[in-house]
Order: sequence, then C-alpha cells, then structure tokens
Amino acid sequence: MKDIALKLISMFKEGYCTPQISQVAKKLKEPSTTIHYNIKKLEKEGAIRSYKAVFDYKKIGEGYCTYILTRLTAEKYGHPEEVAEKLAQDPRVESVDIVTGDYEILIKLRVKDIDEYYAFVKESVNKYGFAKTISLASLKQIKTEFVRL
Amino acid sequence: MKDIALKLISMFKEGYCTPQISQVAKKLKEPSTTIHYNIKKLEKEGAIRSYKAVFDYKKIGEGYCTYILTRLTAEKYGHPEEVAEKLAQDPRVESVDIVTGDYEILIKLRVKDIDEYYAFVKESVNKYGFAKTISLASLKQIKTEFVRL
DNA sequence: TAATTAGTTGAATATTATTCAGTTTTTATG
DNA sequence: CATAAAAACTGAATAATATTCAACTAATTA
Repeated sequence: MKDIALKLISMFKEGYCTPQISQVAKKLKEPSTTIHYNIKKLEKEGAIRSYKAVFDYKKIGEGYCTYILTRLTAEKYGHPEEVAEKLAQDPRVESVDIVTGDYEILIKLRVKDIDEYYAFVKESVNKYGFAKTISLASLKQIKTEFVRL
Repeated sequence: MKDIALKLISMFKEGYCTPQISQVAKKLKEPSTTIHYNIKKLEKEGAIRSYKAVFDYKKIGEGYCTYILTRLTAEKYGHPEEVAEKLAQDPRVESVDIVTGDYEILIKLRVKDIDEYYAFVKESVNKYGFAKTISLASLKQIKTEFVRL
C-alpha cells in the first residue's frame, strides 16, 4: 500500500481545499458567477487565508489535546515572537498566541497520547527556553476551529 | 448591493468547501482516482469532519481574540458539558473545551473589539452560570487552526 | 450629471470530480 | 502455504463544476 492517508491529512490540515461555489450558489439562491466574483474578492483582499479540513482528531491519532501556557527564560524573555515563530513550524502545534498575563505564550498542542505530550514539553524546555509552564489538558472537545465535534 | 461577503464568511467558517483532488494528485504524483478513493475513505470513516476556510480575522472584523477560562456556579458545576454545548452554538466562539485544573471550561472567543468581548462576558455570567473567569487576550496570533498567519 | 469604478449575470469554455469496471495487492482462513 | 475474500489502486468515460468573458447595472466620485 502507499499510505496516502497520512499525506492527505497533513496536506488538508493547512490547505489543498477550495470553496464549493455551486453549493453556495444554490444555498444563497444567487448565480454561481456572482458567488465566484465575491469569493475571489475576499481572496484578493487577503480576508481568506486558506481552505482546509477539520478532523476527528481521535481518529487520526491526535486524540490528546493540551493547552500549554509558558513563561520564557530570562534570555528569551522580551523576544516571544521569535520563539512563537519556531513553535508555529511544529506540525503538532495547532495554534500559538502571544498573550497577556503571567505567561507569554499560549500553545494548543495535538498529539497521540500523554507520552507524546511529555516528549514535546521535555524537548521544548531546552529548544525554546521554557522557564515555567502550566498545562491544561482537554478532557472533552465540544467545538474546534468553529466546527462542532 | 447584496452583501454576499458576510454570508460567505459565515458559511466558510464551518464548511461549504471541498478537497482539490487534482492538485493533491499532482503534488503526490498519484492518479487522481486513487486520491479520490482515499479521501472518500477518510470521509466515510468520519476522520474528516468538515472542509472550511481560515480567515485573516482582523480583516473580517474579528480582530479581538481571547481565551476565557471559567469556573461554573455551584448549580451548574458538575454539568460542564451542558454549558459547553450551549456555548458551542455561539458563532463568536471558535472552540470550547472541558479542561483539567481550577477552571472547568476553556473558550476561545473571536470578536471585533474589547466592547464586544465585554458584552459576551457580561451576557455569559448569567446565561451560562460563570462563577469566576480568567481571560487571556491574544496580543498576537502566530498560528491558528494549523494555519500560519 | 457625467464619468469612473465596483458589482452582477448568462453563455461558452475549461477544468475537475465522479463513476465504473478491471486489476493488483493485502488480509484472512482452512 | 494455498486460496478465497476484501481492500486498495487505476485508466477511460462521463458528469459536474469552476472559470472566463463580455455585456449590463448599480454605486461612487469628481
């Protein structure tokens, strides 16, 4: 077999999708050319960044979801954006925000299980300069990425 | 004019998109029918929940993003799922999780500005039984929904 | 109010998804 | 290990959909 599924999942996580113009046209009872025009406009303005898939993360082996709040070490403190940019490159990271409060960065992590979670944190402490972290494990996800699960 | 843009945004937030089979086929150098077969399989298994758009939220008037941790009142405590389900129906809510720690629910909220944020919190205290809340405002979003901004 | 720009739309074309039937590969079973 | 059954793969044909274009209409600006 070719194990295409894994490749598809990683591609659809970020993009490789497109709007269904004719379906939208039907729903809104407008000509498909009008819908087409309006979508292209939103894309040109940069209002739409990407078209992507939302998964049942348990079923794709990413059932363990955690929110990690982190404070950076003295040397990294003051440059949270650099750290955040690096974190954003990690495919396990769903989102990264610089936030207000006692902790600089909020990470949403999706991994298979608690072992992979631990591997991420252990690796990150040195790699990114995490001084202190608080983790909130998601016990149940009701809605993600605007999609109800 | 017909103000189609607003309707498109709300539709694409949750769905009305589809995978680009031929583009994926090109990228992976596989026949498009093979890609088609594998995608349909993922959909049937329920691994893919939806195809949707990711926006530049500032440009669609939802530039103010907050993470809200909340503890429920005594009467609601023990039934966080009911509250979470109601919260999930709100279009301003991007995600809702039941989490570990001192607070039961973690909400990711997207609104226009701090006034709309305040309106949400004020309204929620009574509506959902929020006893105590901590809010972390996102100062900068580096990555959201697996998409780099 | 004339001129320019932005938005709408139908018809034609180009592109893409889907179906189907045949093939290969993998898995299960005696 | 042989064989049957199921799952995965694929090319050719068809169906569906997106895109282009040119004409038109509405809105905005000078």
